[in-house]
Amino acid sequence: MNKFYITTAIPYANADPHIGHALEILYADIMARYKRLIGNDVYFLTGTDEHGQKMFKAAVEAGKSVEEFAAEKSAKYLELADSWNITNDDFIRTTEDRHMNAAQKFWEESLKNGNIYKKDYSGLYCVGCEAYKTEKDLVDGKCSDHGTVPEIIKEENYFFRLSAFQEPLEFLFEQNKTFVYPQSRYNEMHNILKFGLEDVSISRSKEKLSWGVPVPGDDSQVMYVWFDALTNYVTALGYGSTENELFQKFWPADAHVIGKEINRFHSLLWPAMLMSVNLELPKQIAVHGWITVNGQKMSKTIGNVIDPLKVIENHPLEAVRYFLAREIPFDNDGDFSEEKFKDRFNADLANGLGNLTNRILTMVEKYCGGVVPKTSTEDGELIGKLTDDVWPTYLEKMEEFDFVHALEATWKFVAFCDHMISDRQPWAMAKAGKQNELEDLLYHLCESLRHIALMIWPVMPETAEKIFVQLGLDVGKELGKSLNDLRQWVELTVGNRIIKGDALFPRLE
RNA sequence: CGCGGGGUAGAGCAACCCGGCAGCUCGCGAGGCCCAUAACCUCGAGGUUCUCGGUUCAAAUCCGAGCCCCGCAACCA
Repeated sequence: MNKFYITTAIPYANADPHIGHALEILYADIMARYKRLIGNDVYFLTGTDEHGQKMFKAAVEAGKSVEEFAAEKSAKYLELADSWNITNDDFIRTTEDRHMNAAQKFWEESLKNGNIYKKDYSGLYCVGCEAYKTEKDLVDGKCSDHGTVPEIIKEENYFFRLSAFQEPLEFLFEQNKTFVYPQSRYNEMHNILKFGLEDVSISRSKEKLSWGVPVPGDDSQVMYVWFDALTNYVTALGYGSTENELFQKFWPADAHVIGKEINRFHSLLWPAMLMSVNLELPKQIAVHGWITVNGQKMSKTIGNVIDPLKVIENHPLEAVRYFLAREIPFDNDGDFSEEKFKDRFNADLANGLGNLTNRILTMVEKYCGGVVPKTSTEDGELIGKLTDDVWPTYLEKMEEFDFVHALEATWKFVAFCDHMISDRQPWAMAKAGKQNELEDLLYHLCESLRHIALMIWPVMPETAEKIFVQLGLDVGKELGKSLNDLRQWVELTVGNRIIKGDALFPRLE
């Protein structure tokens, strides 16, 4: 059995989650569920990043201790995962001992290998921003936010020898053209790489900032948040501890799912860090886009930030999951609006899948006494469409995080079934007493419905289960089988009594 | 000239690499059907393919110039 280790980025817990966080964890969840469906042994990690200056500042502003503030915010991300029906196996917080100890091990190992060194760093420090500025950040030599001239400050920091990994990284990019996905993001990183990498400061003096992982063997410094945060992908598996079975089994990661804004850290710095301690590299950095709202970038000032917990209070979770997967392309930005949601809901879920399910099951009730009929002939059209066209496309697109087109392929098949019903007119068969022909068609339609349910399983698990139940199938028993078995035709148990339920997705007006 | 993506019916996209009647989904209009959630099926309306110029029998597609959006570069998913 193939293992598959997938992670999300760990959101910076200085603010509440918004719909973009939900999108990322949803993408990862769909992939995790898909991989389980095709029979992989999946480990799925998410969590929160809780160190650093901004975190400290946010806590002070909220009038709370950092520990308390971090715990509160982190809990919201955990709640997001739970309420969105996310199947993560673990949730790591960078303030946990298991992480901090292991992050220090990672540092020590890198230091031992000669990849961390101490250097005087002097820079333009703005007291107001509590941050270093570059010449480019300044307007007339002054900080654009505070209008003050920054001080030149000299500080001794630890540096990571990123430049030493220039060639190995180039080799990596040459060898693995899909290391960063999609192509446009790969190109961006490859370009940056061509310009050459410089060593990066990876510590801060404790005087300025105490909220971080202490640098091993140096009381005066704490780690720079990114150096600390990135290691979560290995520390959560038990790297550096005696209990490291998960690490042995699942590392390297098969996919780090991240947002486009942190691509550099994951595609350049993180692989270099791993090389510096002689660990294997992740197979792929999968970079997704952003959600815009009514065509606008989400921002606090515009006031259009969408709370993912509110969204699922107002709409069914399954429908929201479907909308995002179907409407927001992984490799690009996509738009969310109530209007688009409603359109998509009515067209695809109510009129499409929901109505098709309903009409097939009603006919089984009416014409076959509520029992799935047996087939006497093979219906080449539906079988052929599924095996030659729909399944291959679906599988190919799912593998590439292209949920938009995987679902599009599935829904084309929904339309195909609708078309077939209109074309064959089973109601006319009933009137004409062509019972064999009628039963044959309905059998194949029930079976088609089962295949559709399988395809939507990663995105709408509860709806898929409902369809299985309505078809009289035992969900637990069916999911014990491999997808290759499940994808066989004539698998649906003939003679099952169907259990027609309420409409899956009542139309929105 | 820092690097890159894009401008195609009301909306969202495809076709561009490798020129050959401009296609899909939603929405809109008309008809059909009656198994179904006013659903489903069929047909139709709607485009100077950002602008200007060039190559060609033929340009959304190739070439040149320009305009406009957007991403990365910089601790926002």
